[in-house]
Amino acid sequence: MQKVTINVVAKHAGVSKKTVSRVLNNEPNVSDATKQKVRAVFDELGYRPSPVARALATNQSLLIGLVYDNPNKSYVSEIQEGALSSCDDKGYHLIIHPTDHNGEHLLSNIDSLLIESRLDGLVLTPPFSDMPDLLNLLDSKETPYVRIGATEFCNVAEQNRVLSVISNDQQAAYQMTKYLISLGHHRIGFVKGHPDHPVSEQRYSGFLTALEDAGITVRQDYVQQGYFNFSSGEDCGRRLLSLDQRPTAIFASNDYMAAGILKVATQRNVSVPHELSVAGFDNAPISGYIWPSLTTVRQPIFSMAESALDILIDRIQKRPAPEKAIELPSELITRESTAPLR
Amino acid sequence: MQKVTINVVAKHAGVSKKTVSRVLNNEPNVSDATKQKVRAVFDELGYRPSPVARALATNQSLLIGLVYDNPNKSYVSEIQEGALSSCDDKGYHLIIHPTDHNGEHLLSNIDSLLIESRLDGLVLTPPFSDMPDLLNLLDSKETPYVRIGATEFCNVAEQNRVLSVISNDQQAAYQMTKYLISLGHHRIGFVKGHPDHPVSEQRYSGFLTALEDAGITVRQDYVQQGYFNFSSGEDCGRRLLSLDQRPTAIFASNDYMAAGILKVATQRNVSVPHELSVAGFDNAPISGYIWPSLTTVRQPIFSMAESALDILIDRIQKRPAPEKAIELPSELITRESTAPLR
DNA sequence: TTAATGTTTGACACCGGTGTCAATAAGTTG
DNA sequence: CAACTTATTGACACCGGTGTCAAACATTAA
Repeated sequence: MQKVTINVVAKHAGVSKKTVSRVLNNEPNVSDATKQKVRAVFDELGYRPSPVARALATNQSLLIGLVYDNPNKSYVSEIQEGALSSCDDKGYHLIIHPTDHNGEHLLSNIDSLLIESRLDGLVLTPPFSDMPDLLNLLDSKETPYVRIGATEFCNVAEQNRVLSVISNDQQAAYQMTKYLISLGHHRIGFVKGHPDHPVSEQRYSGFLTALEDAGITVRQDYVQQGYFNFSSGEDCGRRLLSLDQRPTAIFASNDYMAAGILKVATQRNVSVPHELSVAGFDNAPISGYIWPSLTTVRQPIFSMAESALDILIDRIQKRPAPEKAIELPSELITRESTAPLR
Repeated sequence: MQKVTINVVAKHAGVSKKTVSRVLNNEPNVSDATKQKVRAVFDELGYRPSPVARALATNQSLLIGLVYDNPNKSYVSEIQEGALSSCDDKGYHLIIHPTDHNGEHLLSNIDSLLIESRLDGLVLTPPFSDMPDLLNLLDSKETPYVRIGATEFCNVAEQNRVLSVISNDQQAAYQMTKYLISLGHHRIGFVKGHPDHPVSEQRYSGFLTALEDAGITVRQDYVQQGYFNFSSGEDCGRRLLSLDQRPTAIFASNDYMAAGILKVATQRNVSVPHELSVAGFDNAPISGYIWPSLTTVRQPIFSMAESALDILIDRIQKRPAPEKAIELPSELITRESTAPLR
């Protein structure tokens, strides 16, 4: 049984291979009769065109690379799934590239990646979305790309730089803080995220603004520096709960740190949420698996990835792209760890 | 600046493109002088061969597909990373394919996947590793594949069927149970995993065998049916802790269920590990983020994926493959949730 | 010195599609 | 019915590499 190529189909249908190609791609100017005939042969022979040959001829691989460097498995996983959702719809395939963002040869690595994987485009996630050198490289090679969760818009003079999908962490943190205030809390502690990560500043800023708007002055000893991991949450929790006048609510910049605080509270017999409300950020899986379950913010990660790919594919196919960053709303998820102040 | 193809390099170096190709692939019978000359032009022009053209000419895409259907993000993530680790080393790229294993058109989907993604081979994870129809399909198309965590070896008559990498869950469960017994526990409860999942039976069997070997008779009311998720763990925990004579230790078939049990114990003021030891399985991230932290079993997921890819790539390149399944050992991780019986 | 063998090289077809352009068939208009 | 469009089709080059095979050259054996 020989392989079914376009030549075989052509011979079988008694037409030229170009005509077969036309039918394949739904090009105009093929008579209905011919179309029928060729399609019948497709079915009969079970013909599938070779994507590789197509890629060579059209210079389009239908392959998109996803670059990330994030220890948060569930974040990565949601990004992947969102990305795939769009890819599947549009016939693209996703090649994943976890990459050390501090790597020495980062730029040349990404460079060879583009070539070796013959990618049509690249999806950048934080922190790659905000690396000017990388963006410059991609621009110079005219590689289509899209940025997820970018915080800076770089040189907006260049149109493609704008292509990005974000969620508004500042706003979400603002909402969460307002929510805690609406529960009657005034003495609210805050645990900042890793200083290297741009979202840390955004979340903190949302917190500050909400306090300001409510006319509450920020106590510096209520603000602790965390590092996005469980143990830094424990540390900050210990410090906050050791204060003479301890906060009645603590807002941690992510769920792992919030979980650490919960642990410390449990150890010290501080009852959550009766004596202390705790809120997190990210809606990490853990937030549902600890008790009390965690009030948190769900970011639209899946949708962000999905939109990002829509934009990227539009760009690859030279269709018009949005003028500015697309912003998708986060969602406040209230669970058991927060309660009105008694 | 025109694109640097093999023809350009050939012209520049004053040799035929075939000779360039020879240098590129380190083929023998090229004079040193020529080699130097051509290599110099590579550098000068920054030439990178087109993987697409190569794929067309050699019928090798260097693309490998990873098929999975697993809600456990960290499992998937480890599999991906292990797989990538081998792929990177050998110049392959990984295309991920989360796929509904109950999907109606599963077989035809995988079929088109093979063609559309022009894959050289396929990595199957549970439950795909054990689907005879799928294996038959792949065999019939002579697609190289490797199975991770397969429990059945199907028709060993066919050589490739054997290609699989496993961890011995039965044995690991046996060890864990023996460990609990060594702590002095006799009244040990067990929470089974999802009945559809082959490993459930294996873990249960390991538990049973260990009890048997220790001369302990199994009490049926100590064995509860769970479904691998948190809430089923809570349910089983409630049942076990409501028994007149409750167990002094509970071994849950995975960490999520163990976490559910921990939650119920906390709610009922049953102190873990003083009054109750709890053990899980999988070393899920959550096992370190709850308190007391969970004694569990770490499976060599990363290494399994890594070996699987080594095997697969060997097979793709027609190198000799191992005769039988490769078995990698699991590791007992003791943390705070288990203690000697007082 | 000649024949036999081994090394180095390039011409050319080929992988399986798509793009260009010209040839032919069909349809319209005056 | 001639002249002009428009629709349909195929020949052929091309994408950028690799495989085959024979020619040219160098080396060794007889």
